[in-house]
Amino acid sequence: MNIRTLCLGILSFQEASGYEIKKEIEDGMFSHFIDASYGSIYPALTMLNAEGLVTLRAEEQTGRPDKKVYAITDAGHAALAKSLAVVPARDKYKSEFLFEMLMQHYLTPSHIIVALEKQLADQRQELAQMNECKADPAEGTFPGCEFVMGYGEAVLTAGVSYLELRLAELKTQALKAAE
Amino acid sequence: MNIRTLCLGILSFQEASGYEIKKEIEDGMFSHFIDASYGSIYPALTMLNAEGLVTLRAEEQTGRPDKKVYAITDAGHAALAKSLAVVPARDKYKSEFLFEMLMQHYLTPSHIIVALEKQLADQRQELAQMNECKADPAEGTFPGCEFVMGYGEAVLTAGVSYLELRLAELKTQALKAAE
DNA sequence: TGATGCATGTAATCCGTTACATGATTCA
DNA sequence: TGAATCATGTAACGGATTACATGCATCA
Repeated sequence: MNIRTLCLGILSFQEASGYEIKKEIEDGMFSHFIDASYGSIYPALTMLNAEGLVTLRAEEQTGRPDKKVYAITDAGHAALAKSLAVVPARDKYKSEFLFEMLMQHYLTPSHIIVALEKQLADQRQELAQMNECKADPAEGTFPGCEFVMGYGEAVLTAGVSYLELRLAELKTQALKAAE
Repeated sequence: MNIRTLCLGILSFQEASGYEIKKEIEDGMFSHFIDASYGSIYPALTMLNAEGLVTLRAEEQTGRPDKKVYAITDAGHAALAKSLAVVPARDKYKSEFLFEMLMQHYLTPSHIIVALEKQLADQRQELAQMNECKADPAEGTFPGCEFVMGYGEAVLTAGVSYLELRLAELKTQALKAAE
């Protein structure tokens, strides 16, 4: 799935500018399983408009460039539905953290503890962000949101528990070794 | 983290050919959090050799190209340790499945059920593969392996449970709707 | 006999990120 | 006054994938 489809998907919820789409990808529902930068969003939107899959309305603003608000068209809905019809690619997960953990034979115990703590903090932050989304009434209205948040919560919570357990073990060992 | 570092990491466990490295990335421990194709592995190995971070020994074979077995050097160990010293990037997770689930307003209930079943099958397969790794005595000797497998097991199991629950709900609803 | 595994490599291409370019507003 | 937010866009670059190229061995 490419950025064009992603933009179309976001616009299927609500019309938005490129800037707002980026925010949704960074802080909203989509942030948990997708990435995209301005460098890919703006060109995608331009393309989508040229192909008639979205329309464009310029909102005048003082002291800022016009806000270009995009909205999905019927052709856009059809294109999105078509993209959704193909069998989705498998999930892709990349983790430098796990790579580092596999390479324990290169690391000191204290380095490992720091890495674990960082990972734990990251996961907790992601969980917190997910709960923020939950609190946002705009998200709550779509049935897919509830599913995605439930999934994320289940997986992240399990990860956090495991990390906490392992971290506690390591700290105990470190204490014993220091004696 | 790039493919060069990944190759170095794999070679820190055991000498191997490009082909074997690919297999490790596909089926072994690394498969759960990294991807790489021949198109990136072979050039990486050539570079690494040119830089003196690995050595190369050609094993003659009948009916096949020579097997080029790479082994990490002292300089390679040092380079790897250096790569490991920098703070690792955050985990990256891309999921077309979750995107599709968010787009439920475009899908029929039966399509959603199929997507869920596919995801469930994928996750179960990954769990099974992890347990295969566990059974492999070669993997068991390194402490990092145990950690990584434990993490994967925890996270995947949580995901599977959630998917099972949601799938059951949907199937019940589908039955009721059919009445 | 046809698929799968073993074995190495290159070139074209894709898709996206990073960095650059610009500039007003608002909040601490 | 300095950082963050709002707002849009382009160009260079990077990093990897896909497809291509080759060919024997083994197993069903």
